[in-house]
Parts: sequence; structure tokens; C-alpha cells
Amino acid sequence: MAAVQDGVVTSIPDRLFLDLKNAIFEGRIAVGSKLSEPELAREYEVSRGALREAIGRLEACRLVIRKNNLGTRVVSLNHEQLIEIYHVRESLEGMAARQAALAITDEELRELDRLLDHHANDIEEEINHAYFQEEGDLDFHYSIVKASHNNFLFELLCNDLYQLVRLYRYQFGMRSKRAVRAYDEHCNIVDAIKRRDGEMAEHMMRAHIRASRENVELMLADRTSNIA
Amino acid sequence: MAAVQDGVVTSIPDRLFLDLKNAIFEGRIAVGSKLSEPELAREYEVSRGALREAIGRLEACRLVIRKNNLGTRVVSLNHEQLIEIYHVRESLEGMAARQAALAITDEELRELDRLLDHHANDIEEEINHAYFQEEGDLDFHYSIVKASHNNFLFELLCNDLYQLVRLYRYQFGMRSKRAVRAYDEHCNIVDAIKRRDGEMAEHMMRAHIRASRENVELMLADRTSNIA
DNA sequence: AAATCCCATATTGTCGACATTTTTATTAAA
DNA sequence: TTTAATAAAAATGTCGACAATATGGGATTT
Repeated sequence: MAAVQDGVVTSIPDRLFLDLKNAIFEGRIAVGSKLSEPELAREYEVSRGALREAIGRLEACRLVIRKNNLGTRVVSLNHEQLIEIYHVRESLEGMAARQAALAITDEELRELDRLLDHHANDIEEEINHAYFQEEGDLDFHYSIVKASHNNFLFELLCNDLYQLVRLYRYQFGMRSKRAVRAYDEHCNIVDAIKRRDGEMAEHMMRAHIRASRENVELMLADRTSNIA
Repeated sequence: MAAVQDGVVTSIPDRLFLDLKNAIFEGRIAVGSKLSEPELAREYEVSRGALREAIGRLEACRLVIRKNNLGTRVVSLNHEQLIEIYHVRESLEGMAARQAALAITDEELRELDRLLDHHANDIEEEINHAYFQEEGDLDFHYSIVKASHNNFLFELLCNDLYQLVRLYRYQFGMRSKRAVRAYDEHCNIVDAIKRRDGEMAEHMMRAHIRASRENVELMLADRTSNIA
């Protein structure tokens, strides 16, 4: 999961960008709240200039929205926008699986098997389900995208989309209960990749994400009906 | 084509961002060349701070690459990277066509017909082929994506991907000679959308972009063999 | 002659201050 | 009491200056 950039000199905005991102993910900066430049500059002990550059990068990966003369707010997405992202994920990750089937290395294949085993153990021991519902699932998808050896796809998904999904799932307080079914779907995807069947890998991945989206739609529908 | 943001106050970085983008597209800032902050600040008569913010936005849409303490250069892509982008386009625009088939309005459908007519006339009169090879084709794709009514998809494709493709085709000096065949493919796509057949619309759009990619691959192969 | 080191120069990184715009608080009028 | 106008406060936009880093040239050494 760790995408450490080795040897790259990190500037103040680099560090700030990471810190702010974590603050958002951990809820210390609330969804929808405003990022006050004077306040954050004091808190992180940096100049407003450096802070503004870090905020610019948050804006680039769509985690915040900035309006001229009005300041910056953490994105607050509605249901429709979350669904939009799932549609994009479906097409993008489908393509990733297709390309992974052609380009994956033996080492990357072993890594996928390891993740699958880990997932299976968690299910059998009926413990720690939470892991694969959150980070573990992301690790799996991350590995597939990496195995596609399409760097553009990788950046799009891993730098932007996954983070948005993570934030929204957090925002809506969603925890998937699909661990067992998701495991089966993951196996299907890996099987297709092992057989170098790109067409099938894409099909299975799209089905997997579509199921995940439908699950989300159900939860969102539940929520609104409960509130209403 | 014009995506004018009405009523939005434009700051200096806003204007600079547009100016620099145009300068890159028109070749006044060469592909691969360095963006000197002092020089550009003098030329555009702005402070380096405002300039740096504009550069940050160029970086966000991947038109330039910035390295700490080393400065910023206009992206210079190799063949593999251009092909990577076409793969992403294929999956993303396929999804756009699929969703457009479900969500397109009558007005948007009329607009598509207008573009198709325009394209057909150009072919019959055997003039102005250049138009549809470049801007016209982009207009068509732009309209489809808009008709998907998936705003996230729209931003991804129209703010980032199309611009990159445009720049690379310029960088490699490519001009498609597929006007007639592309017209037929466009018609197939619009037919499927009219029938509200999302599955087929996606299939046709993907075939269209795949053909375009294969055409690009051919040109790139030609080029390298000529040079070698 | 080639390679290495060192210094002068230029460029990027960072900061504090001022200008402009928005927001809040206050006051006056209906 | 509510609304409108206005003034004070705070936030964002913009800038120029200084600090840190990289580049290029020349002297020195092998």
C-alpha cells in the first residue's frame, strides 16, 4: 500500500499535503468544513504560501474545492456523485484487469495469491472481517491496477479515485458486509488473470464493482428512507 | 466547445493558466522545454507567486511535470504513454456512451445529429477534411461525454484526457486519415444511443477508439522504422 | 587531457507584508 | 421588530525579498 517515493526530496508543501490528507481522512478536518488559511498556517507552523500550494494539490485530487475569494472546503459529495465515481471505477478497473491479464508478472501473481489467502483466512477464522472490508479490499484492487503496468491508469485510480471512494465511504459511515461474496469475486478475477483471459478478467472485475455499487445504492436508499 | 464558466470571478492565476495552456498548445512553449519562473513572470507581468499557482494547475492536468528544486517542464510523452492514454480513453468513453444511451436528452440528440451532418457534408464536398480530423472529432466526443450526464466522467475526459491527447498528437505531428471510416463509426454510435442500447453504444465507442489507437500505433511504428 | 573540486550565478523554495474582497457587527431607518 | 446601509474585522489574493538549492565555468590535480 505504501507508495513511498524513494530519494525524492520532500518540500514543505509535500509534507503539508500528506498531513492535510490524513487530517481529512481521520476526520480531524470535517467533511464540508472550511480550510482556514490563517488557522492552518498557525497550526502547522508554515507560511500561507506553502499552505496554499499544499491546498492546490488537494484540489488537484478533488479532495477539496476552492472558490475565488471564498476559500476552500473539503468536498461533501451527495449520493449521485458517489455513484458517478463507481461508474468510472467500473470502466477503469475493468480495463486494468484486462491489461493485468496480459502484463502481470509472476511475482505480482504471487502477491495476489497472498492477498487472497489472507482474505480466506480472515473469513474462516471469522475474525478481523473489518480488515478486508476496508484496507484489504483496497490492497487487492491496488495490486491489480499495478499489475496492469499502465502507469496512467495507476495514477488515475490510486492517486485520485481510491482516495475519493475512501473519503465518501467514511463520510456516509458505510461498512460493507460483502466480505464472503467479495472473496469469491476476487477469486474469479484472479483466475481469469491467471488464464491470461483479459476479456473475462474485465468482465469479472466490472461485475465485482457493479455489485459493490449496487450494495452502496442499497445502503444509501435505506438511509434516506430511514431519515424520511 | 467553449466551456465558458459564467459569472465566475477570474483571478490572475485563472487567466495565466489559460494563457499558458494556449501557449503550450500553439507550440510557443515547446514540448519538453522548461518553464522558467523569472522569465515567464516578466513576460506575463505577474508575480512569481501567481505564476507558480498557475503552473500548479497545469501540473494538475498533467500538462507539465514539476520536480523539487529543478523546475517545471512541459510533458514530453513517449509512444507507450500515448498508448496508455488511449486505453484509458477506450474504457472511459465506452462508459460515457453507455450512460449517454440512458441519459441523453432530445436536445443533445439533435446536437449530435447536427455534428454528424456537418461531418457528412465535409466528406461529400471533399473539402475541409482537416476540420473533422481535429476539432470536429473532439466536438463529437465532447458531446457524447456531456450527454452521459456523469459530471465526474466529464471532468476527467474533457479537462484532462482530451487535452493530453491533443498535445501528443501535436507533438508527434499526427493527422488522421480516417475521416470517412470515423464517420461511419460515429453513426453506429449515435444509432445505438438513439435506440437506447447502452451495451451496443459502449461496444461501438470502444471499437471506434480502439481503431483510432491502432491507427496511432501504425503511424508511430512507421515513424520509428523510418528513423531507424 | 580528463576528472574533480570550488566558487559565482541563476533558479526555485519560503516567507512576511500589503491590497482586495468577503463576512460580521453595528447602527439607522421603516 | 425587521430590514437596509455602513463600517469594522477577517479572510483571501498578490507581491517583492530573502534563503536554500542547483547549474555552469574555471582552476587545480592526476
